[in-house]
Amino acid sequence: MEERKFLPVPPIPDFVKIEHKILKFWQKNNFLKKLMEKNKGKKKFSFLDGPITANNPMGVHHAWGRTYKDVVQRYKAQKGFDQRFQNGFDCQGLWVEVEVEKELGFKSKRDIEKFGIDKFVEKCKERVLKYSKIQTEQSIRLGQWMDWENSYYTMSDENNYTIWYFLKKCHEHGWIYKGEDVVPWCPRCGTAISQHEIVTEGYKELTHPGLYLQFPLKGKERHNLLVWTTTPWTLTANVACAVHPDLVYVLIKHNDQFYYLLKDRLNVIEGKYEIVKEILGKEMLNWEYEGPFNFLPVQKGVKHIVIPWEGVSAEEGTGIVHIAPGCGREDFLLGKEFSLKVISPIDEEGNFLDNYDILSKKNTKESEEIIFELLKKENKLYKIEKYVHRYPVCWRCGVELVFRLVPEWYISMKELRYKIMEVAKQVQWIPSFGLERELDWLRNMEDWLISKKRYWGLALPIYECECGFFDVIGSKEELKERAVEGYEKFEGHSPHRPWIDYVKIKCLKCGNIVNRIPDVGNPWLDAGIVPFSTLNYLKDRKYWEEWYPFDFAVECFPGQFRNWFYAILAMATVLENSPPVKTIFGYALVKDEKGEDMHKSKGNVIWFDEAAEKMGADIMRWIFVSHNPFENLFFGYKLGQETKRKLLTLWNCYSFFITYARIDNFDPKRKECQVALENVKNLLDKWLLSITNNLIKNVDKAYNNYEFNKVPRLIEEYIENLSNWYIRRSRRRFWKSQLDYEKWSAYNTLYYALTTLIKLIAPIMPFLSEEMYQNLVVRVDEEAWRSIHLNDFPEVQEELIDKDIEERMELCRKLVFLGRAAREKAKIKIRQPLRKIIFLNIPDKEKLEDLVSLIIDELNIKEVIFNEEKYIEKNFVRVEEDNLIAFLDISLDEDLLWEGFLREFIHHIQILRKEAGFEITDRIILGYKGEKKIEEVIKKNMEYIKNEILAEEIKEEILEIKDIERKIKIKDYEILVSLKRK
RNA sequence: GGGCCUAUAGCUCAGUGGAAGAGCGUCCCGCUGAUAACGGGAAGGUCAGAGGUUCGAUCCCUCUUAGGCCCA
Repeated sequence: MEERKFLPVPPIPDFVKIEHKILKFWQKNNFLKKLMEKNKGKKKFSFLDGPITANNPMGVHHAWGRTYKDVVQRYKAQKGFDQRFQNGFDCQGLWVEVEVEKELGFKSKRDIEKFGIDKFVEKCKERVLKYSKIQTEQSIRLGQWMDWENSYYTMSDENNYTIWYFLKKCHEHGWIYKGEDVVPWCPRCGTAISQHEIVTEGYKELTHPGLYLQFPLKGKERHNLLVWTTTPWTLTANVACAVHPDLVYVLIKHNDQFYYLLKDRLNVIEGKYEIVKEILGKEMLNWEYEGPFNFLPVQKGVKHIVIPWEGVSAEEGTGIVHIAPGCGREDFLLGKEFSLKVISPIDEEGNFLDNYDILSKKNTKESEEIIFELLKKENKLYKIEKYVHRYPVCWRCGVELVFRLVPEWYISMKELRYKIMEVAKQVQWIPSFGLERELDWLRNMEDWLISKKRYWGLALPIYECECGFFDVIGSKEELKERAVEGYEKFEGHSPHRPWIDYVKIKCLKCGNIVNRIPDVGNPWLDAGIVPFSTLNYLKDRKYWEEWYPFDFAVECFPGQFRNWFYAILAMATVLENSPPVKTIFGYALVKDEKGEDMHKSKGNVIWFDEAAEKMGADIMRWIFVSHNPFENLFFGYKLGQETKRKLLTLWNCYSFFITYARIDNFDPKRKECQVALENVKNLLDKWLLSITNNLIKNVDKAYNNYEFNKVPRLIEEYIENLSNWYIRRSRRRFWKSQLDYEKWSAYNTLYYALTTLIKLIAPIMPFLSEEMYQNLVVRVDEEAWRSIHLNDFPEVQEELIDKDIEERMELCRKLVFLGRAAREKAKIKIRQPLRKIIFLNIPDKEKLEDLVSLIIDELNIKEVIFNEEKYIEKNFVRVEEDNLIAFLDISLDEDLLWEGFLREFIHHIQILRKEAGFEITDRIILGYKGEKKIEEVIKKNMEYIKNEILAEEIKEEILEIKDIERKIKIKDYEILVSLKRK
């Protein structure tokens, strides 16, 4: 009889400590492997992990996404699905290079080349390995279960060669081309920045000089164009000025000169002026003017003219726009249209080329002052203002971008765009507006710029011959076959620079020896190919077919439409013309508690490690899952506190159960303790069984529909019911001494409820649920799975669902609510018993008959009467809600008052027991001294009191030997009491 | 300028074509064998504004305003 199987439970759990204990436990037992074995060969659930950039420790926003990833896979495992549990790391690209450059203190590409590309690339690899390891550790700390040894890395040979295969396919369709375009260029990184990279992080509010220039018109004495620009350095490449053909311009006389500008922009003129005439833009076309910096060799022979452009804005500047086809996207297009000369003044570091007089070698920023001086000298500067606007910057290093004419490699979107759109439509987007956004992006996107003039990345397998012919190599084998020199120097290395560059092939057209182009690939190629590369698409097509398309992917929404989502859709469209994943789930951004961006400089960043140790991973996960994924999450410790308190209620229920189960030696495996759930008679038990099974049903549905944030709500509501109604109203059954059917019924029911509940919670809170499972289940059942996470999802037992009892209980609770309101109104506390309460307008009062005892106990009332007005007298308090009316009899007589006194007395003794530190089961001796009347009452109720306070003896004197003594005051009576533990 | 989203209590957010909800905060009260907890009650909302559809709109439609994200 002395075997108490459940371990005692601390009243307040230390979540973080529990988590560390559980982490060790998991680590020792390698449960994921067992889970994978258990479900092997069953129906498959194919999860696609979007690779995390292995470049820094992960932040709380990563933890949000990883929580979803873990929840889905854990839930699907409970449902018996065979899964791969593969995690992925994004490894290649400029972001890693930038960090390594920082580590090494490099300032430019020249530093890298001096250092050695091979050593630099090795450093990049090292960094990726270092941070992928750190991120793995962090993810484990978050509670994520993944097959970590099997993580994929986008720098792997497999990944790179599968991209080659993809590019070859594109080439076969004729979609790959080399384009000359003016592209956004980072002078620090020395590379073009693709459209994908500029759009979000790529703009900053910056102040630039707003230059107003006066360009003299040829053949018209003292007549000038008033021209506006914010990029002084591009004036060296000016070849034209654009006007809007349909807008009204004016000629004004001002400062002894004449100026043309847009009528709507006259406010830029400083001082007095008079309007000479109005003129349409189109009347100004082909006028010739004297451009700036005529003395530069590149400007020799340039005929500067006025051209039309509908893009000219009437909102800013002068309505006459400076055009430099070598320095701007729009300018370049106009230059093509009007056959203008293209002048490219700067090199890849943003410095002026050699033949630019005193500007040579100066960078665009430091040249500004010189340019102002030169303009003044030429008398072409009208005025300079400060101009604030959003200007593109390098999304990785923050340097202002310039626009440069460069040859880059592209994948044409002309045909592909529409194919991708068709594929995107076949994906289920959650939320559904995701499709609209993706389509919007696809409609508007330009050709995919895939080249980057950098070092660490996919080696683009493009071989361009001087004769103009180019080839795309589709595999390592093909390269080996085509190689005419250098292959032996490459062999044994990963297909990265510099080793890959040793290999040379022969031009199929002219027979010349051809080098690989030196560019590396856009990193979204790396991440986009994973639906193929990670499933061994090239080497084991059957395996790929088994797992493709993926069922589910989840990533952060903003940004991924043009990045990862776009890339996987584009690549799957080219390779298979099919959606790579059936469902794409997106979530929003993490902000701080006030809704502001987390920034290192602001000091409001919450690091993952710190959050995990301070509030606990389970709490974080509960916060993440509870939140509406489509709206930004304001994350902070206050939220953590709130969440913790909610979950404490669950712990209290658990702790309550354990406390009494230990006292009564309840063992769910022992025959005499068992009560078949379908035979349970007690109405509270039946009710709990019913709502528990409804919970299983609803939670299952929510998980299955990927409506994750519904789950915590359902569970919190359930815990509220469990704690605040079931346990509160069942307490006496657990307290009483007899071990009868009623008691075992309660134990079995509560045990079922708790063991079910923790399984439903397990995907979200893997630690806490495991902790409870170990005690509740593993302690008593040798045959049970050793970890909660190996269990199946609970089955709904339809026969335990009883809508009728749920409805009746709800009515019952409503009446209790009314009763309490009436007591509140009369200011009579619950401990004071009252004679009766009358409820009116009760439909089907028969249905409440067996629930009356609950109302009596909860309200501490002697009698409950339904629908009989005749008993109502004065001294009744009336309360009404929802057409239900309660009349509470508040008249008190001697008997009631003394009964109330007794309860008060017992209550005080209980507090003393607690204060003295007695165990719940300790027997005591009570001694007391009070007035005659008190003595009488106590003597009369001796047995009742003894039973309530577990006293073996009650003496009318103060004990000589005692554990605690106190003077207590009840109403007007003072009583001296002393307690002694037996 | 265009696309998408959001607007409900002081704060954070649920919710529904049929008499407005939760948590936190505030103020009262209670409980005390789950107790460094817990329970009950109250105050607090023209459900952003204006139109429309409907017997009935916070919900559906249109417009406006404000905010967020994306694109130009």
